[in-house]
Amino acid sequence: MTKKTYSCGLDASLAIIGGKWKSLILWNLAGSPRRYSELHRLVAGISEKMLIQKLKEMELDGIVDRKDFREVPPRVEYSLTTFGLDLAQAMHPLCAWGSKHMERIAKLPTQSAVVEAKSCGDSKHRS
Amino acid sequence: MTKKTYSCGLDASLAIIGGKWKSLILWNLAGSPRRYSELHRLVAGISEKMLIQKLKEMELDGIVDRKDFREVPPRVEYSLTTFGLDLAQAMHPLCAWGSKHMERIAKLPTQSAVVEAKSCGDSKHRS
DNA sequence: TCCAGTACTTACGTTATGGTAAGTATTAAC
DNA sequence: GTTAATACTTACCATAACGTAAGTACTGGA
Repeated sequence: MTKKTYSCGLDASLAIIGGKWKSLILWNLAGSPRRYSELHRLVAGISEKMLIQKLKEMELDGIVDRKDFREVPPRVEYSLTTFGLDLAQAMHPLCAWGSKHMERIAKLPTQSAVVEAKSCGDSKHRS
Repeated sequence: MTKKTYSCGLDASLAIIGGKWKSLILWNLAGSPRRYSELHRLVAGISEKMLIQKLKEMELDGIVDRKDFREVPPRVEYSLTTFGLDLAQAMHPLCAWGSKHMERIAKLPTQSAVVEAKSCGDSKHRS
């Protein structure tokens, strides 16, 4: 067992939802359960490999639940656990902040991005 | 100019404070301005290179302010801008969530960590 | 027999991020 | 003239994270 140390709660949180994809997956699961292919469409730009990899990690971490309907063609549904839902709620203000300042953020030197908002921060999710 | 797209506010926020160090730096600046060497002590484990690199990026992004007192030996103070403070506040719930579940998080398979909390989530910072 | 649809899996390569260790500049104090 | 203190800077290396492209398994329907 490697030893890791969190110097604060932020550190611990980001250890779980850090990286390029997890927060987006979390967000797209916050509204309702989703199938794998559905998530693949919703999370723009993610590869199948990344999607399944992150979903597995999140399942291991107890923030998403995987339900296999054992049908053919396969049908699998992913949803948030209560732990995951709790996390999603904790992220809400950060999401709102990001939405509020998206234009500004996009123009930042470390970003040089083009804005195209959708799905988050537009009150689709309950607080 | 490269083109980047944020699919939600979370995406945008994490583009700014993602990575291993920025959130910790942000947090240590939230209470009061800090000198470089002070931050180096406060942010456990960070190298000088990383510290200065992240501080520069954060300065460019307008979330920290750098004040050089032009003394010898050098004296430089870093503090949060209002933008940075705003961000810190938006991160508060996430920080609290992390603190609350730190034990559990530390035991997660993707982490295998040893807990050693301090400084964040223990009400040193105003909400 | 071949294709479609779904949920993966695998192999391989690239890029981003972080780490180590040493060096620079300035001036005062010893 | 050497050391100490502070705030960096530089070169180089290691690893983790991410990306691409192709393949697998299963069965129903054309």
